[in-house]
Amino acid sequence: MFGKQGFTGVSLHDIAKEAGTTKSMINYYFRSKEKLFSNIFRQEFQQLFTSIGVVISSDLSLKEKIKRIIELDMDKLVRMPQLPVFIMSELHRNTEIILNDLENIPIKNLLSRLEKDIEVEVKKGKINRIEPLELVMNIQSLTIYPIIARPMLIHRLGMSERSYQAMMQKRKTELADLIWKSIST
Amino acid sequence: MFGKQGFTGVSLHDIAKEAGTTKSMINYYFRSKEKLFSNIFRQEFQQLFTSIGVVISSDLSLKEKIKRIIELDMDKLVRMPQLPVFIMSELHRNTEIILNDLENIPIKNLLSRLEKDIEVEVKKGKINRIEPLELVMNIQSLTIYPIIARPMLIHRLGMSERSYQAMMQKRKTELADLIWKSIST
DNA sequence: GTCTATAGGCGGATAGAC
DNA sequence: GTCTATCCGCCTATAGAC
Repeated sequence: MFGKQGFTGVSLHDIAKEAGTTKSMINYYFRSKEKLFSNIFRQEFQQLFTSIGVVISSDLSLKEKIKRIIELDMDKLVRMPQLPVFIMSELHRNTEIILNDLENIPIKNLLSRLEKDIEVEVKKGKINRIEPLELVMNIQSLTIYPIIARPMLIHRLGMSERSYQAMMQKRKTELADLIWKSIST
Repeated sequence: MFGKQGFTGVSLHDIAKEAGTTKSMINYYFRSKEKLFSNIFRQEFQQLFTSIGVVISSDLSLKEKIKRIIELDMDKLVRMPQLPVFIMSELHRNTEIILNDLENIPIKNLLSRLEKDIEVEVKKGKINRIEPLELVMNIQSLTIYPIIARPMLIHRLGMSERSYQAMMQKRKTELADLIWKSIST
């Protein structure tokens, strides 16, 4: 519900009804709406960034890693399409508070690991050097955006649910090629 | 304010204070908060998609069009970084109502125009065939995402405002090459 | 057109019986 | 732990004086 309507868009009453309980019970267990929210947010945020960490730390080749990351991300996002918008909009609502509250995901470690992988391929003469951060950003851009834009695709273009799903499946295999081609020598 | 806090996150009182007037005056001129909101939303939404239409309808080459669209989009988004999140999150909040309310931007015409441009380059043997929708989606993905992810880049990676701006400028020129390379034969 | 005052409802949070 | 009742502040919208 937070994902769809945002923090202020949902009332404890709505949540309680959906959960088959009462406002009082929610306050009893979570002490406040804010705390209930940040519990959920933390959980979802970490879930979004965990799988990518595992893949990057593995000893697959760079090309394989790119492919796996895209697959994992898209599978997860197709199942939880409201996740990116939820995270992004709540992140803009009050950045400092929310981000300070999060556990440390070792993003910098992951990026330097990726840098080594890139170096290997550069030495082989297979790809051009690229900043690891840019590579990650490009991957995330291309996977996340179609999920975010889904309402527009379906409503403005009259795309059916079927053809949207088909497009997403096709995209899953094609994105890895696109990314790889874009950095190839 | 709607962009940062969402529809329910902002009160008429806040808006009135910011505008140097009173709640009553806002209600007098706009009749309700909902109507004030949809005025603003419509305006912003159209602004986001207007420039791209002009470029696509022009008689530049496909490569030039891609370059121009990216430049225009990124310049606009750097100036109004809260725009994409605002639009995307409000669109998810209640899709049908909002989108039905919007004027018709002739997206389908633009896509078929783009299809012709693609066909020209394919005949010349310069690029592989690609769905125009996919091309547009890839362009938008790569331009919009770094704007959306800005809070994370700056907070989690300790990126400075300076280096963020520098990255965005560099990206502006590089994205066109990336896109073109990804569809080249 | 612009102001003040207020209606009327919903929000989160708490008190207190059981 | 779970329920009902209730507090109190904030919200949008409107009424009505000027």
